[in-house]
Amino acid sequence: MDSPLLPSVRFQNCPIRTSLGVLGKRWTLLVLRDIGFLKVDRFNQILRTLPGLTPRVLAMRLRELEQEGFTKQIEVQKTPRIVRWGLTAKGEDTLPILMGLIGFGSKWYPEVVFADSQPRTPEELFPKRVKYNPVIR
Amino acid sequence: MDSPLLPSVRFQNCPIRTSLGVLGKRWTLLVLRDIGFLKVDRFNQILRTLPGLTPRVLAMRLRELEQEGFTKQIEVQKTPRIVRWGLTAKGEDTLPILMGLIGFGSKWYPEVVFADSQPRTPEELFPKRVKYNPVIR
DNA sequence: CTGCATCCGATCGGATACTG
DNA sequence: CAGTATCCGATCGGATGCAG
Repeated sequence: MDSPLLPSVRFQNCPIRTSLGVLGKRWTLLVLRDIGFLKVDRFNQILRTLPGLTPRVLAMRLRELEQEGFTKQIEVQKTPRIVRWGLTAKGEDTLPILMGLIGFGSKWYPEVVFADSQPRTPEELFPKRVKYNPVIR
Repeated sequence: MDSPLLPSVRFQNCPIRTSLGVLGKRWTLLVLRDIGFLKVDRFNQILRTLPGLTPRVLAMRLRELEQEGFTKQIEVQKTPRIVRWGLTAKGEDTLPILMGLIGFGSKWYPEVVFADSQPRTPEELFPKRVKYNPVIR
């Protein structure tokens, strides 16, 4: 018989459900991917990297993410108007979750993700540079 | 200037987007939580742990999860009919992602998640038992 | 009882056009 | 370039029904 995996402290509300209240909406994690990983940080750039996403929904998601403290405007300019988006500390903390999704997709959907259809581990995809200089970004 | 974090092998399609095609639907990750962590593995039990989820949507999600190879029926009985659900290896591989969400919620929504409103780390929540017997489940 | 199916109103997301 | 406005279809949530 399997038994539930219980935390040392009781949850008053489920942290998964709580997190998904914000992160669980359609496009939200992909917008964070753009800003956090790809450094695609402007409105129309994000639209271009996410075919199917429309301006209305992107504006909604960016507003929610900013209100919830995941993102912030890091540069604003007018004529021409330019807004760039960046992650807050809270937003950065979603990147391990995104990494989990990268690992999962690379293992279980290799024929979709890779041209050679070979599954790969996170370590293969993002090798640690331990010699001379460990700086990655 | 930040530069994008690139994998050692080019992605033909984004593994995050690919993974979310299945995992990104409403309720899906919470159903996996029930089966994988809580061992709540029967239809009406799952319904009870997830207020707001209706039989119609749960049936849809269970069908999708089974078709996509995340879950399987591990026990079937008739009169009374009983179906129990379990995770496949692929389903088990989503648990680290759920753990990421647990860690995120426990850090950033402590007043929702914990009665004492104190944020906690994954290590505090699931301390490693290193003495005598490291078996957790 | 349990595991669904059906119907329906509400909400959300998508397409397109438009504005500062 | 960064968003809004409007319209419409898809999906969701809620109630109810039903067979095994």
